[in-house]
Amino acid sequence: MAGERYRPREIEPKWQRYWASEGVYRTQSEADQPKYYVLEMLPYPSGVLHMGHVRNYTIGDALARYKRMRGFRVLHPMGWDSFGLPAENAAIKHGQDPRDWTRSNISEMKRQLHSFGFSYDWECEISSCEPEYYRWNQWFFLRMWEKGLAYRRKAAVNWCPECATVLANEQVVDGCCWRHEGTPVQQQEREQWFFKTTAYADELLDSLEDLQGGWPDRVLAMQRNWIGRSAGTEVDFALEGDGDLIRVFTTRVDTIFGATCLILAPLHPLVQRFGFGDRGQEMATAAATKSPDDLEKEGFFTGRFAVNPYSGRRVPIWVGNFVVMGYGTGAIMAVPAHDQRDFEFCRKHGIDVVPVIRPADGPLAQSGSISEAYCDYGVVENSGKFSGLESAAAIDTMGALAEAKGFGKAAVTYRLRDWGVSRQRYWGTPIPMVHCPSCGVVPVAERDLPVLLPANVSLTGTGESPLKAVAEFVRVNCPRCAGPAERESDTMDTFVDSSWYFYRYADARNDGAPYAARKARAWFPIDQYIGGVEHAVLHLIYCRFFTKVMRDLGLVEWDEPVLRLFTQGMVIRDGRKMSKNLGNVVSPEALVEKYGSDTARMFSLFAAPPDRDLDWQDDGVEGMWRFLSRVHRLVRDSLARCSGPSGQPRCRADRACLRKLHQTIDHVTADFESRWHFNTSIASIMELTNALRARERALTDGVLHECLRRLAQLLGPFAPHLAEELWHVLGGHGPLLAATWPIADPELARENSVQVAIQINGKLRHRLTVPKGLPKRELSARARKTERIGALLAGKTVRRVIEIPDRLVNFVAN
RNA sequence: GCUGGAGUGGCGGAAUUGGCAGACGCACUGGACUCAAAAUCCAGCGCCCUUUACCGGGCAUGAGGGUUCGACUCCCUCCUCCAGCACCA
Repeated sequence: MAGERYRPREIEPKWQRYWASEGVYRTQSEADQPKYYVLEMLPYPSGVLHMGHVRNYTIGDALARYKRMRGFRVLHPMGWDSFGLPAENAAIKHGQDPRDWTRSNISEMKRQLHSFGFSYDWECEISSCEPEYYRWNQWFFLRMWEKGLAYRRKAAVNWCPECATVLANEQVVDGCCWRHEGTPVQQQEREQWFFKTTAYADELLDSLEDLQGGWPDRVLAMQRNWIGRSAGTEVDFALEGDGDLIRVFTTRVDTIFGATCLILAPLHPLVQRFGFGDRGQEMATAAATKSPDDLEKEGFFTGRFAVNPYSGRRVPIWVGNFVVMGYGTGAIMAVPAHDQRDFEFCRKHGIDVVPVIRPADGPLAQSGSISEAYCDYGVVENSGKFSGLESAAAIDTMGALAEAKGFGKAAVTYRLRDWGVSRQRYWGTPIPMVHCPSCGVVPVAERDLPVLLPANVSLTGTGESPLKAVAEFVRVNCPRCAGPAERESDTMDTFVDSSWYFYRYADARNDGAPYAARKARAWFPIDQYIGGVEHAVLHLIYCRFFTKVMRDLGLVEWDEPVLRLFTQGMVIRDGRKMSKNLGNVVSPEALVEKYGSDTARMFSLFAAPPDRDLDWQDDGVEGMWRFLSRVHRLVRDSLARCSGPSGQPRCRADRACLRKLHQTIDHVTADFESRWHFNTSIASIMELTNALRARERALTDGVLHECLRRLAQLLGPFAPHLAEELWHVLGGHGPLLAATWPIADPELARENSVQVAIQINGKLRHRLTVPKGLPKRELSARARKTERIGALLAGKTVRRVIEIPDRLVNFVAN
């Protein structure tokens, strides 16, 4: 290497080949070592690696490498979330087969990942669009069907009348079709498949507590919010005229004597029965396309009445656009005096306002003088025998009465709904079900899995799932009666694929089961999961749900798949998220081309702590390139004059550099073990480099050599190619990853003198260099003896002296 | 509206339990090397006052208050920005 410049384009491929030939990334399965499963969220194979990927995988790779060097056996896999809409869109746009498109994207992205030298064990690679993988989606579906956790019911889908096709939620933008701006998406009812996530709502919520500390607070908060547990009361109002009941859900049953009408959601079944179906449809569509802020509270009277079971009061039944069918019972009692939304609605439509709650320390409001609802708890009034109770007590008492009399009960409602997994799409896992005219819905026999996704399917929209038009796919014999039947043509949501993929990594080539229990046990739970916060709810709830279902199916013995979750920040450039649409992307490929992947990795770790947003600056990348070049040059120049690893420390410079070295080892190690502030790890490695560069000529050969070797090791997790190069140049044997991580020696790291701040009344007045550990009295005595402090304290009375050894002295004086 | 997070030089960011604010890097300025440029190396670099210079002083971590010998850090009030959820009954 003597005389050569830092040339990553030569170094990096060289060591990538070396790592491959040495098999250094192979997962050790039987070794007698503690395990560590580090997992990064698997990418969708768009074909292009972006900076967000690079940041994510660089963090994971640094950790995986560090853990290996700490003696763990590490599982660090990678795969492809390869079903999904983009492949289908590409097919429609360019006439390309989704399978070909996806596979070529995968090989392209894999090439890019390789160019970064990430330490993945590619033996574990999975791709969810391959039958070897998705057959197990089908297998899980059947297990869930058997348990009643997969079921079918009617639900609304998004329908674009222009495309004449069903839209995925992500194809709906502001209530309109993504391709036909201005065309409102219609809601159509269809039979669809659901997973019963609500059966686990309580547990999904409760076990969030176990994740506390290991998961970011904001993710826990988002999940809590998403599950949205709300305790209240269900009350049945009797429909006047026939004996039918209208059930409402309320968290404030204590206000029920103030209920002056019922309001139904526009899509409530009764609305149709009362003859207002079309009007309701219209209202629902109008409401769906507007944001809550600028939606006026519209509604109409149905002409019908219902009876309040508590008060016997007869109240009108209205339909209101702010009541949604999907939450609670789709019907509410309106208490305008004590709910702001109800107040606005009732005032607008001339409905009575009846106050029944007064503040604990104030009078009941006069119904005519109310200008906004009083929503706090208080004391119940004008409510028959409940008058005089505190709100909380009234809620309990009134709930108990309802239950005793049979017109209601305490109830818990969730925002979380069952997971709709049906997609009227081609590029997904076929749902393994058959519709038989005589047997009904029948599961495909397990031995007939996988239900293969047919090739060469026409994707031009007919309005149905593209599979519906494939006769040889649809036409089957009923698995039960063998009569002619029809195969289910919906495919599964791709979130199903990613809900259990990490189990498959543990046993990726198993063709008799999703994985062998023994192998999963060897790796689970996942020690560290790393990914973007955009998956805080959907993916990260679904995968928790799956593990709980798998546990109840006897497939795993733990409750949660992920012990620790880390969510990295976004990559920002020019003040905005890096994205193709904004035209502010930096291509990782171009970076590797220009500076090498080590520079890109180092910069992405150095520019910000990993959990915060990263502000991308091209100048900063340049600076990192210069740093790595300096390290390279330092080693090259040192080797030219250093005779080798011999010689004991003997001079001041030796001791200073060894001290810096061990402080750096300590710092970097501590960062890995706790905070993951790799920006400061790298800063400290820079300081070490600066110290070595400044003293290089003064150092004893042995010390210089030792420092450089350790420097290479410290760089290993962050800039693995350069580190490997230096390691070998410095005489290291075998791959750097196989070398043991250095341990800081506290004796060598110890400073023997420190600068102490001398303050007078809290203001810095002097600095004093003293031996480390100098005891308190002596510290202030020395400070007083200095000319400067002596002069400043002359004529003053020192009232108090604060002494913190090795840090500061503060004279409180006047 | 609710929930979570963040406000520190020209910029990205340091400051592990309250103890010298601004580590490290970028940008910038000056110098060395060079015929010249690039690269590299050396030095300086929060703001204001003072000074020929050295020295010295004051002000500064979104704003205001509090606790403390001492606050970027703890407490209270408020402002701004980002993210997620949202007529959720």
